[in-house]
Amino acid sequence: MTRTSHQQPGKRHQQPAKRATILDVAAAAGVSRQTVTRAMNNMAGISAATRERVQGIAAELGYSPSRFAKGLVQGARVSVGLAIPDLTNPYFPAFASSVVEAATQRSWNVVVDDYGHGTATALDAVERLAPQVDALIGYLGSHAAQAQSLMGRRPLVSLDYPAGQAAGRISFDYHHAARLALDYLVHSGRTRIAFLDSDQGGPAASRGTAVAAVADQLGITLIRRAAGPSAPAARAAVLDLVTGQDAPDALLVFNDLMAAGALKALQEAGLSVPRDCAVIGMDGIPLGELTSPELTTLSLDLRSVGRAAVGLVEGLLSGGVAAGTEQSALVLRHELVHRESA
Amino acid sequence: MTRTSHQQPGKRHQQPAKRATILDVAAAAGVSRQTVTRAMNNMAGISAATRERVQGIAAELGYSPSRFAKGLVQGARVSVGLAIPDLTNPYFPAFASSVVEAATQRSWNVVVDDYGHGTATALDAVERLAPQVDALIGYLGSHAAQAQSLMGRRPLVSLDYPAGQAAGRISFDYHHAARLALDYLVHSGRTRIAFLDSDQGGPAASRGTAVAAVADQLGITLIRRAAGPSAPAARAAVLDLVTGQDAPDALLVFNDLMAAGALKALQEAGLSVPRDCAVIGMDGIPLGELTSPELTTLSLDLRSVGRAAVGLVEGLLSGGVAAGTEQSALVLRHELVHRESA
DNA sequence: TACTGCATCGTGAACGTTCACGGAGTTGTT
DNA sequence: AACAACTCCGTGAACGTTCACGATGCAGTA
Repeated sequence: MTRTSHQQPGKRHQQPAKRATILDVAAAAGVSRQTVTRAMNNMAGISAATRERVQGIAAELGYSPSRFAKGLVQGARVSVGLAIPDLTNPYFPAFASSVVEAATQRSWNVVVDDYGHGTATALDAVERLAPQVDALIGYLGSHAAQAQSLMGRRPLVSLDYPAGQAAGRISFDYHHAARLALDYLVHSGRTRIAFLDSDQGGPAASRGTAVAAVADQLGITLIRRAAGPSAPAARAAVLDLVTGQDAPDALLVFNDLMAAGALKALQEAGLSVPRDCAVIGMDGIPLGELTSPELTTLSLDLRSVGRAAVGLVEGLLSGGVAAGTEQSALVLRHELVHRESA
Repeated sequence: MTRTSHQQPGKRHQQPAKRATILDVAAAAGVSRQTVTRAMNNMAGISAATRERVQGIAAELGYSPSRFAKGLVQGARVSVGLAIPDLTNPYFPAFASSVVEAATQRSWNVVVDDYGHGTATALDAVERLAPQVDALIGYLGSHAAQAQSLMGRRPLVSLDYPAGQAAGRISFDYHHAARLALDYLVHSGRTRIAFLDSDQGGPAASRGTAVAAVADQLGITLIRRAAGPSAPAARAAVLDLVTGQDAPDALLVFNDLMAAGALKALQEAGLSVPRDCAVIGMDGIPLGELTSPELTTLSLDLRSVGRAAVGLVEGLLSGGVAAGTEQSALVLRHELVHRESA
């Protein structure tokens, strides 16, 4: 009358089928735990005959070892959380892809949480992720500090938000990016330059302020406009902007997705790009090569961003780089990729 | 002289900092394990004073509970693996997003593996994922059977590959899709219809054979062509196709990403879409609204695909639906979304 | 025979947490 | 004074696996 061998009768429809344990396999095979372990993990010290027999019985019982028990005794394999706002914005999968690649190389796991659905915030994602992972990478904006406290001493790499006491930080030199774009536009003879910002405040705001500051330095009176960070929202905003009086002859846009929407709007308004209005996007996602005209953009090497983030986590995890120091705060730069739209 | 309270001196640079355990916190606070548990999990039966004191000490020691020990005793929270070929193809993040959303609603975790890098195959991803998850969802193609054996009795939902003995299967009615597209093209007066296939064989081949079969039924002589499943590859192939003699006046394309490449090629060749050549894509990703002309496509409700996959996993996990039965094999249908390109 | 070596297998302990229970102290009621 | 009820806290046991070590049997060797 063993504990596992029968169900209480007449309970639910069909129980989640209490998983077979190593002891069940051992009993069924008439051997000990350790022998089952040896068989399952292809260890030495077991005859080929019993190995196959045990493996057969294990398969028959549908046994698969508990990752918890295994992790508990062996010391975990690293698993890193990835918190991103919106998988449907092509920027984030492009970034996620590079994180997954870098993580896979180290045989780490990546647990993804997308907090874009409903009214969820970055903090919700971190709360879900924190108990499950050894480290966290994410676009957390102003929640970075609270996120770090949820993670305790475990590494947290916060992107695009230079403030906050995250252990690791990766941010972007928006002054540099803005200078590249505005310099180019001015030298192309553009005089009425507009910046289409995202209306999500927080970390994003740094793009707007950087562009404004550089414009100031260059003596440009910048036309500013904001919209939701999606293509349709950008489309509507730009349509409104260019059909008004004093329409811009150049458009610098918060990100490539919105820039694609802007292209649509300009086309809809009967304007020719880049003749009537130049457009420069930001971030350099592959989408930019598929629009027409193809998108000139401030490009980021996204694969290097993912690599950097994972590398930072590795450094923090091993103690090689200390949290909150200069070593743990990376600043990456955009470069201007010339295509057709400017 | 407790075991955890000091490091062996003069070892590595700075050890991975043997994580503090609940006993360390208990000792430091002068209380028992259970009291620490009560403090950390905000349980009843503890005074506010000690709770805060213990929490403070825990934070100070950088203590965070082991997810393994917790999972072992509490019975795991479900975590499901997601194996996809390529996060940089916009189809997959769109799908992944819906899986993550459906999983989050059930407070499940999603562990993502992208096997597109290097020469990895779906099986590599499954091997990495299998020991870490309770269920698996993925585009596995012909590896579905081996994947199921790696997963043992745990639920496996295989997409877009109707054969194979995966516990759950979601496939698409490509005959229906092909009929929708070809019917429409024929009724629009198109006479030289081409199908641009992916050159990755396997499961994908079913699209090609379905289109060919329906074309046969309709008495159409189909022009067939294949290219790598990326925009640039499609672009090159289409450029070659339309500049040859007997150029098609309609193009049905394996997926939307390739269709976007096809649009580029047609534009490059000086052809007007849809006047000179109609283009119909497949899968209905958001990208289709950003090309110009906007892409007419055989659209799939991607959110419902993710929901279906997660729902299937839930059914299999609870025993509500039996593996390998009709109940566990879903077939979804595309619908034709008319935009500008056809 | 006795001992050594090897191949095969089994047994206690440990990993870090929660659960179920039990004990001590305080307050209130009769 | 006695008992109950409640608050707060601690102790064994259990979760499922691997690790370190010991036990057994058999072949070969002195």
